[in-house]
Amino acid sequence: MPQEDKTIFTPRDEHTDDRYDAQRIEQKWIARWQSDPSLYAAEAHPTKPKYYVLEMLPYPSGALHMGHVRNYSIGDALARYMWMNGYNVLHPMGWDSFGLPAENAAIKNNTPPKEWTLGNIAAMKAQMKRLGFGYDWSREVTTCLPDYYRWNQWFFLKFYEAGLAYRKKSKVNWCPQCATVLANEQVVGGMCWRHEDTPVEQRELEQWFLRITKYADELLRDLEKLQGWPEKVRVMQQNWIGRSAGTLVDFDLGGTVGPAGSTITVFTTRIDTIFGATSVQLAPEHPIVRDLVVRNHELRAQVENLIAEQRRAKEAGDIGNIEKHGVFTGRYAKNPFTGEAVPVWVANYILMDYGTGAIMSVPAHDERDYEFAQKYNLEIRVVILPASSDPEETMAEPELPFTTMDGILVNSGEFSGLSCADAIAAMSARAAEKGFGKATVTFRLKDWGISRQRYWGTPIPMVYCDKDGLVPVPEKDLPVILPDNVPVTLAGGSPLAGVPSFLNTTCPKCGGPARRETDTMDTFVDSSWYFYRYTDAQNDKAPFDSAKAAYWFPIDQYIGGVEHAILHLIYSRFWTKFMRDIGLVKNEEPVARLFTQGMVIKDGAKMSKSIGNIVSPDEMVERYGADATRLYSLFAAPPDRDLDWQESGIEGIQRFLGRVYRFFLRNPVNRDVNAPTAPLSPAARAIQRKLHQTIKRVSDDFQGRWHFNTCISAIMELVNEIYSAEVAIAGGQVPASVILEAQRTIALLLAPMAPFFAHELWEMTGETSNLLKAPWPKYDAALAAEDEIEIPVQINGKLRGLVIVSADATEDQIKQAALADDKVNAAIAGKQIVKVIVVPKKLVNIVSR
RNA sequence: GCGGAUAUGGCGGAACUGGCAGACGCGCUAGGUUCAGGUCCUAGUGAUCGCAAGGUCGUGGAGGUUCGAGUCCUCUUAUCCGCACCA
Repeated sequence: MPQEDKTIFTPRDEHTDDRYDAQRIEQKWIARWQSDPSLYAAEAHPTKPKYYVLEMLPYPSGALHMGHVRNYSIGDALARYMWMNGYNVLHPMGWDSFGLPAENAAIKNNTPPKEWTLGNIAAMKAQMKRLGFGYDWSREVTTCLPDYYRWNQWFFLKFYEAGLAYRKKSKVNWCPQCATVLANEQVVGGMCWRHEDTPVEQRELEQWFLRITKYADELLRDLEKLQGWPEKVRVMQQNWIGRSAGTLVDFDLGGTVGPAGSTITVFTTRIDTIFGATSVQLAPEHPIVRDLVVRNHELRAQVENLIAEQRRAKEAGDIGNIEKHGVFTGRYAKNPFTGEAVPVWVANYILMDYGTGAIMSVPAHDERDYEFAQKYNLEIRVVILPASSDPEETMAEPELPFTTMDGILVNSGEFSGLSCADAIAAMSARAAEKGFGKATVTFRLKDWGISRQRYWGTPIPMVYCDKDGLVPVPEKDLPVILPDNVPVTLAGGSPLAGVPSFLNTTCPKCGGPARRETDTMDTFVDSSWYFYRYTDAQNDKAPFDSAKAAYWFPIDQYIGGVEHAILHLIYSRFWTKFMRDIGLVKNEEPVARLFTQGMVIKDGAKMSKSIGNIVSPDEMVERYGADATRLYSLFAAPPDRDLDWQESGIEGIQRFLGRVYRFFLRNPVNRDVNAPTAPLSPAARAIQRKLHQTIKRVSDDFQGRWHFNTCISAIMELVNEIYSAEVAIAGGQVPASVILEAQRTIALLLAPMAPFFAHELWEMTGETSNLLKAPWPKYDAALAAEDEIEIPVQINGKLRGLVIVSADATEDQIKQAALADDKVNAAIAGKQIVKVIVVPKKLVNIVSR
């Protein structure tokens, strides 16, 4: 760069403010957008293809955190990109606003949950507007308001009618901190999902359940269809559903035992090993155990002990490592295949809530059974020979256990000689034929317990009448309103039970006195269908209009954290399948494509109050502006990876925005310029070329990988290119039309990611049209093409030279150019050329000896 | 134990179909501008040997395929995440 030109770069006049002032620009556009509430509204009668982009709705905790900002920045960028590409975009937002934190806050601050929640919503909505997210607020959904939760109640009634909502007394998960029941999905490693250090207790309670297990097979099978979902999430759901095909087999105890019966039904996936079953193991809580030990005090005490051990291990989240321990009941049960009586044990590692709570123990072919048999000296009998082994050698010195499926049966009566797979089929069939067993499928997935002994949730619309028993609230009486002014404590028991005006009602059937159900629904009910409500948020006749849902669904792109991979996303899928069955929707799945963004971390750790590494979005917006905050959250890492927040990084973004801004200020253009007639100067051509290359790169990233970090890099490169041509620009070598195109394109490319700034730039180019709906720039391959390209020349794979050839040079021309290069010649002097590989437009490799 | 992912400069990351490793940003160094300072502009910045020209090494590790490997194959290590005596 010539010395005399350097003043160009600092055209500072003390009286001219060429500083990029984010606050001024952003406030200006907020005011404008505020005056046009329909700006982001989805079209009611569209003539365009639809696109439904959705970010998971937040819990209104009081303030947005950086994870939200990242989530919404991704979604907003996508929504804006789709708007610019002519789609009818649905981009709504709402509030998952029931839940325990509101009650905790109520206790702490003596503020009613409703007040606290609605205040938080107002504050967070203001933050979202300040950040410039483009939501259709006319469709806002607030789940804690009766116009929404009445439809939770309506759905509950539909489930009830269909026999899919039922009440059952059972062992349930209880969090003492929350003072309520938790669903299985809300127990993480034996701990409460909200209280990571609080072990979940088991309590026997009468609860409402939704029969999600009815859809277990379909939920599993349809994971196949979800090719737009991350593999990880599909695998997690698959594991959660935990389908296991096996056989139920009855072991007869011989004679009457007690109320629980006289047979033990075991579940096994390996019936082929049943000739090696040398004992039966029962879960300590198996009902038949009581009958077996009832007469023996000592045994009873030992079983109690096993129950306690198991419970302790479960609560410590350590059931997987429990030291195996059991007691012999003194009883024997008949193996129906061999006819022999095998001892019946009770063992602490057998789980009552999986399978039947009873197993046949095959020490030779199961690691756990082997370990147990060794400890208690139980018989170990080999009945499978691994296919790859030498039979005699193996039988002489077996290295047990053989758990392989790839083997053949031995010592198994008429089934000997069969492969494991064939034996499973044959033996299951035999069991069914003889009536002592049958093939079956078990799932790890359990029905969804939705009762919560809490106040701040949807009242369950059921009534208990002394005369008529359980009576559903009629549809016409919905909503059952959650009363205000309810004293909230964590004392246990449902707070609503202490509100006589709520509790006492009349029976819808007989008109006599009755009591309402006082438990409320799990908040995951709210989020299981909220996205349908967005399609018809004002409807007071139905949760939504089927035709509207049919237009918008499935969600084209759903974006949120992976922590919902099981809970929310499995419940929503279940809900959709139920809605399909009652004719409300046509889609089989709610979400076509799912994106799980990474966490925002700081100094290598998740942001948390206790570590003190929280970065507040408000502070970032105040210091750097919303655009810089959003842009940095897209730039610092690809969206699916964790993002380590670095303040110096966002400063770099701010610098970049300043550079762009000054380029616009320094080069005001006349919009009415004509295209130049003369050929472009090399400098102008370079800008134009880079411009079109950038359009391609940014467009490709938006359509494919969503690597917004590389989109932004590409735009930075473009701006750097323009800066390096600044002398030529100042010297008039770049026609105004090229500068104008560059400026317009930069505004358009930045529009999805930095909306305030892009709108300001757009206006600076003299545009008055709405940037939100301005057409996305078109890439012109001819303009992006290079005239000349640099071809690396390798000798034996090592870089030895560079040649410049015309972009359309033939293979032979490239080869000749490479062989004519001085450095190359020096390097191959005295050597024999074996062959020359020319990859057009890429490189030359000379193989020599 | 099972399953999923990740590993590239001082840092965040790029290299999408095998073809110049380290784009872009941060940080750092030097020069300039402004100057109270921040700002702003320019140049440099993987390691290493060399005064230089230039060379050598280099994408967690070990092998392999190939003219050519961060990218493909085999094995392996570490870290993160999910599930877990699931019978």
